[in-house]
Amino acid sequence: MPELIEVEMFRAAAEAVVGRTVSRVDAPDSWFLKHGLSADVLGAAVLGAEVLAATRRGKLLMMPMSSGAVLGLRFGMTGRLAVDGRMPIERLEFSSRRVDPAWVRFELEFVEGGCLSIIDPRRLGGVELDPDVSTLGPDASTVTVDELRSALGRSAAPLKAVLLDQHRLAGLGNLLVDEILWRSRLDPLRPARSLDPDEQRALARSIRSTVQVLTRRGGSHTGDLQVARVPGAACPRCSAPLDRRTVGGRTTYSCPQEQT
DNA sequence: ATTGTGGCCTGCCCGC
DNA sequence: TGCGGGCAGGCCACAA
Repeated sequence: MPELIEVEMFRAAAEAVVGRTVSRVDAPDSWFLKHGLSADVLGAAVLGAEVLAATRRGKLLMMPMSSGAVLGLRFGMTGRLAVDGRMPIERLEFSSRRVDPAWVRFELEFVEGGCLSIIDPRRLGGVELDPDVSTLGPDASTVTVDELRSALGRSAAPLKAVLLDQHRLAGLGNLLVDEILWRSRLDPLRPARSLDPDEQRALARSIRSTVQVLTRRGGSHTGDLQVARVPGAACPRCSAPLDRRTVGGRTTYSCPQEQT
């Protein structure tokens, strides 16, 4: 599913439309427009406007427009981006690899030609105007120890729940967090505040390096733990039977031997 | 405020 | 072969 790695691929693809001017907006699904946004208001904000940039914070893709508005795109777990008919991600974990025309939830066309669209079968993504970035934590791909320490804070919540909380740290989803905690040998259920300074330092480093490595491999589903994310599987490192639990409301795989 | 839970969305896979 | 139930996770509303 789109976590920060996939959204970064979308962002890079969206760079292609920077400098182009919007000639048409298609938003056929009002559910997909968030925070009370209407197709009319959206049209007024982006029609005739030039795309100034393609930026990202966590899983949020942003396109500042020459009108002053900022277009915010979210992909949920099943949304994909297409730019000029090409999709940077052909296969998305947990989503269909087909492209049904009915799944095009949002589309921009440009005066210069080409288009940018979101294909989302399950409609878990969305489009918003002037997204409030201040509610997002620092981006996980570049998180520093200090940033991580303040994200963990004095929280008694499970470590995994805090890492998934986009308000505290932006960009990590279920697969990445499981991979990071497995690589860090940390129990997802550990209270977030229980990490000592050495563990905080190691975790911050692991977050950055795991994002980097999995980006190079091609996605958040390319972790070493991924093959074992099935009931009854064994730890790829020590062969102990993995725990399968629900933590932070998500299916969680971890090694009871190594992750403490 | 903090933390946990349930619901929403719907294609796909499994078992009957 | 068809059908129904369960599952997937990002996000938000809501409750304690």
